[in-house]
Amino acid sequence: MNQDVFIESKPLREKIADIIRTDIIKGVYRNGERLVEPKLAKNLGISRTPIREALRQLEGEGFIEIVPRRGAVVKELTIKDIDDLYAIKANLEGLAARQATLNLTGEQIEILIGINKKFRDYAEKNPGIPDEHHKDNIDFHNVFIAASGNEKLVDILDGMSKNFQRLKSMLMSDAGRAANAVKEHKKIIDAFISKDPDLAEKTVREHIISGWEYLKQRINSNA
Amino acid sequence: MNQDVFIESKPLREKIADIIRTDIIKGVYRNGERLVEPKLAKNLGISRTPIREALRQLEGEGFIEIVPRRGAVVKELTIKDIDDLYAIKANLEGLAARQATLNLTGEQIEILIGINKKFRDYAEKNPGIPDEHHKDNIDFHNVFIAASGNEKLVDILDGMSKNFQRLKSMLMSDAGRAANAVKEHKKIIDAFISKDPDLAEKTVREHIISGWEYLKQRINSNA
DNA sequence: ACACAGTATACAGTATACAATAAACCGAAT
DNA sequence: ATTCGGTTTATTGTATACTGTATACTGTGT
Repeated sequence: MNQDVFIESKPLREKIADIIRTDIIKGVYRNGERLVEPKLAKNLGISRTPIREALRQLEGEGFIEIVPRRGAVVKELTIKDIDDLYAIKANLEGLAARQATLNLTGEQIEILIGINKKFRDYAEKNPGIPDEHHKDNIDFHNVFIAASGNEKLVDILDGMSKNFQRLKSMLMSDAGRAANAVKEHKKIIDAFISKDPDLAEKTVREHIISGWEYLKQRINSNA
Repeated sequence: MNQDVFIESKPLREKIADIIRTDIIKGVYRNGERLVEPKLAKNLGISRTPIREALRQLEGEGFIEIVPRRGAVVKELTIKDIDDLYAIKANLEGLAARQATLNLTGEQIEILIGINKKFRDYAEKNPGIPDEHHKDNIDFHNVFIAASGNEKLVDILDGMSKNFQRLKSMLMSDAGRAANAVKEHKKIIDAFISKDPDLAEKTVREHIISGWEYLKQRINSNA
């Protein structure tokens, strides 16, 4: 249980937050499970203080809930929650695309095209192994999110992405979805090329919603 | 300096966070000013631990910046920052309006109409005193934000509103703007009545952007 | 057998003490 | 006079100790 706590030089509380967050994402702790400070402190071999600060941070990120005098519990992530989060994500990434449209250089658009090509090739050859195109997908989105020039937006979306990682176990996007994603990415690129902010926003928004609809359908059929 | 610390039964750290946040909003601390833990602890008559936790929370809310081994400083809020924040706010409230459109009951729409009427009457009579219509304005927005049914969205917008309070000193919206706001609110209500999500989103978004444009112009002309 | 009260215990909330580090200051050497 | 290096000091990071409260448990009375 005693994981490598002393990794780098960033504050202990950050490392602890990372460890606990990862454990929540990996499902080490179940929904509603109590995170008891002395217990965590003992397991990680440190004192309670950094634990407490890490827990506050995780509360802010929405992973746990802290009840006064009762302590921290892992927050459940319901389908409704994810629905709500995806609606926000779709809108905000749409905004990012809108703001990025006028900023994107030809070079950056070339990068987008390149990523999407790689994405397509990989998905065709390795339909079963999603990890690699998953990363490409994230890269693709990050390009125009960064190009929006809106730092607050980048921060918010970055924070949200941690939450979506909690779904990663279910996120086994198969080739069918990947093929769609490639098509939708192409539409997005076209919107960027034609410098049409409205269209860029619309296509990105629809792309994200469509990804979630697909995923939700799979979750429901598995349940 | 020693304000009323012992107000209610919520954890000290919350009360401390409230106090410091209010002070930042009120401008007691200047941009870039260091918030030294022992000093705060002494002034508030408590130990450092709750102070530290309050500071972490305020960092998450974007009011301060904590540099490792250097401590906390009040984060500057530049025009660019506010620009970015307003773009996000406009987008998210637009989303709220969209989602609210199908949920809003006739009764709730009546409430919106009522608030806007009160807003109009008050603005006509008391053009100089903005506090009251400011509150009405917030109420108006909160109605459809809550009606969106998207709790995460409510949380995010609530958190952002604290940041916008930092602008409140400049937010002396005069009658000219209030008259415009009334008109725009009416458009929003009409969109709700006609159950048109796209239009609701669009009108709300434009309403917020327009408010910010007006405010920004005033800030620039004052500077 | 059940309900209630009293007690014990486990835990979060808070305070304080100690260690580590970075910035400021001072002095010496060039 | 200026720069480099060492020393001091201010301040954060971490650990531990103490306090108050909520919950669980146990026993007693009905």
